[in-house]
Amino acid sequence: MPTENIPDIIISRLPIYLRALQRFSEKGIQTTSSQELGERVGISAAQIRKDLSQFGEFGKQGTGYYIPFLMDKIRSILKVDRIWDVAIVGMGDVGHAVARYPGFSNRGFRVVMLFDASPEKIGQKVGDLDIKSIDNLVSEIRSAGVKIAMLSVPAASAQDVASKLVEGGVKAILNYAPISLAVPADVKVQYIDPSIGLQRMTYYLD
Amino acid sequence: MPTENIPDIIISRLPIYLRALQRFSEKGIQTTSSQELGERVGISAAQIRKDLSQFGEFGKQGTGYYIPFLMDKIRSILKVDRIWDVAIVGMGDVGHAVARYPGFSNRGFRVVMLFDASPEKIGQKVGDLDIKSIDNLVSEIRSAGVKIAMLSVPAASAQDVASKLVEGGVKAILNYAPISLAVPADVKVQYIDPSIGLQRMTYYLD
DNA sequence: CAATACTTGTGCCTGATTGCACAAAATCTT
DNA sequence: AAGATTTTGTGCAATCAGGCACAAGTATTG
Repeated sequence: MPTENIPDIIISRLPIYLRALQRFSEKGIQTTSSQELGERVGISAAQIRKDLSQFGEFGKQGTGYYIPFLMDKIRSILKVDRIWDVAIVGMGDVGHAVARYPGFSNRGFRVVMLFDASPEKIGQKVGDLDIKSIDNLVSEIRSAGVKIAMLSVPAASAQDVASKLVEGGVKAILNYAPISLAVPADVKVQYIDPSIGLQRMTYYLD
Repeated sequence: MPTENIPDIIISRLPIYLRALQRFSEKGIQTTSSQELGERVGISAAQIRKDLSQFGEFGKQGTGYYIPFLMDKIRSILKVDRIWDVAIVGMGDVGHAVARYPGFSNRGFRVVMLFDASPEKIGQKVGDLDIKSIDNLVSEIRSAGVKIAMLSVPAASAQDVASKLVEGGVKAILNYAPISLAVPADVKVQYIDPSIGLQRMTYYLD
């Protein structure tokens, strides 16, 4: 890739484009334009063209973008042209729902390990995975080479577990716990907190 | 509030500050500084001071911010100094996990209605709420005055349900379905898609 | 009580991000 | 086949956001 130093805000939009393209594709649509895609995802056409042009020339004047080709390109940029192994830590309601979520497999991810701290959960099956003890977290993820984890433990233990994940070599954490995590600069964190999402909207309500 | 036209990006940070303050408060900490809060949430101190200064002068030189006071102010700005009724539509795994999530009640929200389309789920209880038929969605939410909904139906029906929510008077949607929604300009949408979160990080992995 | 340390709110500057508009290329229409 | 239409990629301008640094106010220390 001819990438120098792409702003994070551009990277953060690419998965949205990819998701929309995937839906176009499932409907049998072969081709789209920045205009059409923009209307679909609520982003200006110029923005989309400029974002994509950071990585190459993927479109054709007069025609637009050939969807399978563009999807390949974006997948390659985002490195989801492969399957990433993911561990889930914390098998409460949220962990269970995430473990059974069917939307990972066609987007580049595979859940391969489940962990929990409570003894009565250890050994239980969720799907076809056993829940393992969090005591062995560091060594298990290290030897399995897992680089991505989803964190669905209570807020009180989230920082401790996050530090263990980092110790085990994890470089990307999707954090469902309602707390900001402190991690080294080379570790990425994305936050999922429904209350934050709701509070970002109430400001605009009457 | 002396608010003119505050950028959305500032609004979007306030819930993060509030969440951190809530944790300080639970630990019995009465006072903090922009410096300390910034380190906690990973945002520069200057940024925090500038954000807060948009709404008034909440701090005191030499001392910092008195946490209960600042929390009240932010809650008031975000309009979570009250309890908002929320409906959940789609009672699959995700809907169930969200319905049972304990983190809403102390952050300004109360789940009051559950809906699903499948006949065998209708009438089932989750917590102390009955699952209602989605057929009555519009009239039920309208008569209950619900303004906020969480959408956890499959992507294929998400747009249809979202339009129904809008028809019923909903002005804020927390969308768990992996699809961009088209809604009128006065309706806010926040997206929760774990695959998007993961794909925003893989770019930075080796 | 004077000197020191801490911390806010903000003016200014710099850099980042977005939108506009157009040449160039491809396609479509008559 | 000529003109009209569509659409990209990009240079430029304008807006937006973030960081620096400091005066002023408050607290602490000796």
